[in-house]
Amino acid sequence: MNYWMFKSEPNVFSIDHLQAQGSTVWDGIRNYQARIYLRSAQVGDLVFYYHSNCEITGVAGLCKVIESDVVDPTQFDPASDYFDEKSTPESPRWQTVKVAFVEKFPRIITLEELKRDFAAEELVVVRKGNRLSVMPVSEEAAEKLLRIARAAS
DNA sequence: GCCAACGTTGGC
DNA sequence: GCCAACGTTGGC
Repeated sequence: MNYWMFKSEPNVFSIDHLQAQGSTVWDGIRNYQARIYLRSAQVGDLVFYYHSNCEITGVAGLCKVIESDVVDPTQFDPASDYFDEKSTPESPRWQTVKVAFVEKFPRIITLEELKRDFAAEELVVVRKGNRLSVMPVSEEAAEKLLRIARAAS
């Protein structure tokens, strides 16, 4: 099993939205590095849900991959911001995953804490200038994150 | 293939 | 709103 961290702007789609909705297709990712990661994600992988671009940035909870190699439907929709004219249903360019809500942490594990508790090599999200919205998380870092979340009540 | 210009992300 | 950092585009 692998671990990941997905970024989302909570004013667009937060952990509460995911909880209410149960699951969602993680659409709209148009970055090649992120695509490599999304293509390699497998059913059962755990995903840390990171709130970005908001008042309290940090890890808000957990979700899990329930379907892999999902064709991102927004690439075929001319009305979507994520429309890709070079993509065809026969040969889609963008794959993603479907995730389901697992839990919301008692409180956000803030970016400030992450920077304090993790070295840049341990966790991609604390690296300076990092802009990836889909990142791998090592098993060690995942366990450490979960310990911090469990202690945060 | 280089690289300047431009656009976007995202913390603050 | 500012701006650093980075990805993408396009001229050459």
